Amino acid sequence: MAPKRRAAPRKKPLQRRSREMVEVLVDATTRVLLKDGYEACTTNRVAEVAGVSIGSVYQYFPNKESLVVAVMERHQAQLQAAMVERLSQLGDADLSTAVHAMMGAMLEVQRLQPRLHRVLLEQVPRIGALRRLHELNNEYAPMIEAWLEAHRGELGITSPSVAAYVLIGAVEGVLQRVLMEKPGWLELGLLQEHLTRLVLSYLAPTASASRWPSAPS
Amino acid sequence: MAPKRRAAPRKKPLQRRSREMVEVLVDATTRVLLKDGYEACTTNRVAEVAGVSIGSVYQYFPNKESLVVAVMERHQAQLQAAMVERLSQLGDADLSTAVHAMMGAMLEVQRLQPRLHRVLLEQVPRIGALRRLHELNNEYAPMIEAWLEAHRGELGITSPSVAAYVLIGAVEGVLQRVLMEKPGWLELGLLQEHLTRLVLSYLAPTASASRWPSAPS
Amino acid sequence: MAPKRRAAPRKKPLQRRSREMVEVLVDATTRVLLKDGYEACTTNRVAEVAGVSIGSVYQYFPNKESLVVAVMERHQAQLQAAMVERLSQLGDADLSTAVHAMMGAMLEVQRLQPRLHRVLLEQVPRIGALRRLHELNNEYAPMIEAWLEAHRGELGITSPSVAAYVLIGAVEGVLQRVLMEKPGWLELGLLQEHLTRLVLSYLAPTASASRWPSAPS
Amino acid sequence: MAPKRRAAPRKKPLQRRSREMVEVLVDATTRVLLKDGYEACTTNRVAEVAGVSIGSVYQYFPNKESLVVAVMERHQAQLQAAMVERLSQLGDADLSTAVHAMMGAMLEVQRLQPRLHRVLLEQVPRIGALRRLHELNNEYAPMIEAWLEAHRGELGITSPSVAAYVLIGAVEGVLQRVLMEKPGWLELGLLQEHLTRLVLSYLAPTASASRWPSAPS
DNA sequence: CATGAATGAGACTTCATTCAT
DNA sequence: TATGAATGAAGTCTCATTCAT
Repeated sequence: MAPKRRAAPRKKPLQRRSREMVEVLVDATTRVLLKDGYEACTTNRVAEVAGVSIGSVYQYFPNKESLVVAVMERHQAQLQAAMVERLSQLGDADLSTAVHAMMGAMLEVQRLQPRLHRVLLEQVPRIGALRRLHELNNEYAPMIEAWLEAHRGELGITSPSVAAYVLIGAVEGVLQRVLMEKPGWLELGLLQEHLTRLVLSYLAPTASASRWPSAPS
Repeated sequence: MAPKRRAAPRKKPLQRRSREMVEVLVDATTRVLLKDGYEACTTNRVAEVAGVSIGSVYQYFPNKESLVVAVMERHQAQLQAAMVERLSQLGDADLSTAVHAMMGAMLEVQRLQPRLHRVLLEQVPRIGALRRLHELNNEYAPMIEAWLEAHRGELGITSPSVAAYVLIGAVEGVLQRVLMEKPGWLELGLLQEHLTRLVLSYLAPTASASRWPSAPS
Repeated sequence: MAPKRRAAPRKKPLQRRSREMVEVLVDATTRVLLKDGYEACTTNRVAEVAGVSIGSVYQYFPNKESLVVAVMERHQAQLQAAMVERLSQLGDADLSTAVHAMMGAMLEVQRLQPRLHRVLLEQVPRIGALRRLHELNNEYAPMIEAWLEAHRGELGITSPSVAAYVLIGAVEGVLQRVLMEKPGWLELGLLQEHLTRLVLSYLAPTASASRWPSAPS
Repeated sequence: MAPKRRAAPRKKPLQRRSREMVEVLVDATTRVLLKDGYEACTTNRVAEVAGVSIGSVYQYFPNKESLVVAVMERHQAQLQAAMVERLSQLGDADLSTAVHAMMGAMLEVQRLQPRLHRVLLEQVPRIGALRRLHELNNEYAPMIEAWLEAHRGELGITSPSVAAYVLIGAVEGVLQRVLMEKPGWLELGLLQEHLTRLVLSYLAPTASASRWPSAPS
């Protein structure tokens, strides 16, 4: 720990070779994170795993944190893309079908790289770096909000933005808990059913009441 | 960061003086955590802030992590106690009133030491010991479960344990999000209303439908 | 003295600069050992004396002990080389001349770096690595053994290997004692005479009896 | 490592209780030395094993080193006593018988507490503390010297003091080597035979020549 | 005298970062 | 631009020793 931190990103990877280098480094960081955890994820180790000199790392990343941030951003972008794709296939299904599909999408997405997701959530000190995970989560928000707005008629809600906010928190909370403690449940239809009920009841108790006279099995 | 960790437990604080020392150290750790964050929370700094020699720290805590764990445990115990107290005052209110009261309790509890709570959630790497925060959360579970069991008749659920699991995750998720991004909302009745709706609709869509013909404002 | 030992070897000094660094560090360790003793021979002190940063020390040596071991190995190698050279000049002198010459060689060798030799013998806890001094001593054994084997005819011994073992122990014992308590004697011919008698009598009492009708002065 | 060293012995154990305390502490130190080695032999550990408070240790011993020195002195005294007893039984045997008996005595003595002897030799940094082992060795010297003086007539030596010096060094050297590397040999008559030859040949080549026309088996 | 909590200098070691080549 | 040797601040933890009780 010799010099002070620099926040400024060092260089834009414009050249193709540069882009490749960045890719290689983010890969290596991911690998180390998965294999050895955050504590053991030192810049020298990343360089070694990447098969690159430590100097080159600093050519493209201003500091250690930025490496992890890059991993997070790439991961998040993948989730984002997957979500967008799935949601766009929704078409104009009826409310309960749509919600059910969305929950399915979130579960599926959650299964994309569960171990990485978990390491990021669990081990990475949230300071700076990980606050982003939440911020990035917010990128779902407008999509959800828009959808709620569009279906306002069928829903018993007044503020789509608050509803979106609450729902995202709720679903993420459940998913996080499951990911940490019962990863196996991610595979089960049961969870999808429960999440659907959670969301649907919140949005339209009446519709929900008709779907589950009592409750999901 | 030189030597490896020792698991060896230290003296148990039996004497009065010892207990005081432990208290002082946990206080100091809390203070440092709040003022400087987890990264800057070094054993030397804690000792300094506690006005105690570094040796005394290691007399009672085997390593840095255990200090933070102690802070977490104390914090958690406080929340726990506050929750128990509030829930025990519930009596036999009707369903929607009861849920509303519970959400109020959770919000209130969340306000006990919001900054500490936030630091613990945000910054402390969950590695090993710190997974505890979630484990400790599980201590709510039996209480909630029991309550659901007792009110089964009025509820449209089949498995109180799954319902409890989902609800705890959902509510914690919302609260966490709010705490991180909109701490101000903790003060608002609006949030309580929304959480109540979230929970109540999930548990008994019909009851919810009658309470909110449309939605909370 | 904080963390536990790591066995992990460090970089092998392949580059020229590296080799120089290692050299510098071993020199510095020797210097500190001589000037301040083993207790005061801390890694920081070595780095300081070497005019090098502490980090560089750990680039090449995994821990404090390995520094001292390196000093010992270098020292031992020097003695070894000196002995080999001297013994090879022995030619086919007669028995008593040969033994006399050998003892001279050992004394000479002992005088190469008597202060270092003494510090190593006296202060370095033999723990683990430092048992090596004795092990390395064993490297003389085969040479002595071979010589005894070659001269078996003139000698009154049956087992060259046992004889070699005993003689090495005996001569080392005397030399050590002298080095510790009467370093001045190393310069005297008297000692050489006595050692010669010790060895020669053991090997061939008759020859000895003719050489010393009574005893060395 | 807070205060500086004091060399002054703290108090003479005049009272019986005091003497017992000292005994208990030396015992404990010995036990720790044997069980855990010198590195792990901390003052606190000694106190614990002795079942005594650390404060009490410092009531009787000015510092850590003095504890180890006490162990060494007691051990040495035991060896000494054993040697004196055995040598006094020598009567006026003839030369070669006497030497043979002496060697037997030394071997026997060496077997009294070989593990302790070895730990003291191997692990204890010789600084200050262990130089004593050699000094104490010197206590044999006068006895040996006197004996040589008494038998001067039969011996081919001129200086009993030098001869004693050399012989003690030689025999100690062999014994040390054996103790370290081949402890099993201590039990064998072979070693006694070789040592006898070593000493006897040195003292009186002629006598030796008649005893071993060739060599010990 | 005994106790043992407290002390604190200082040991060893790591690792983010720089910079000469 | 790539390299990787070098840096050194800073961290964790130990343990001989003291001193208030």
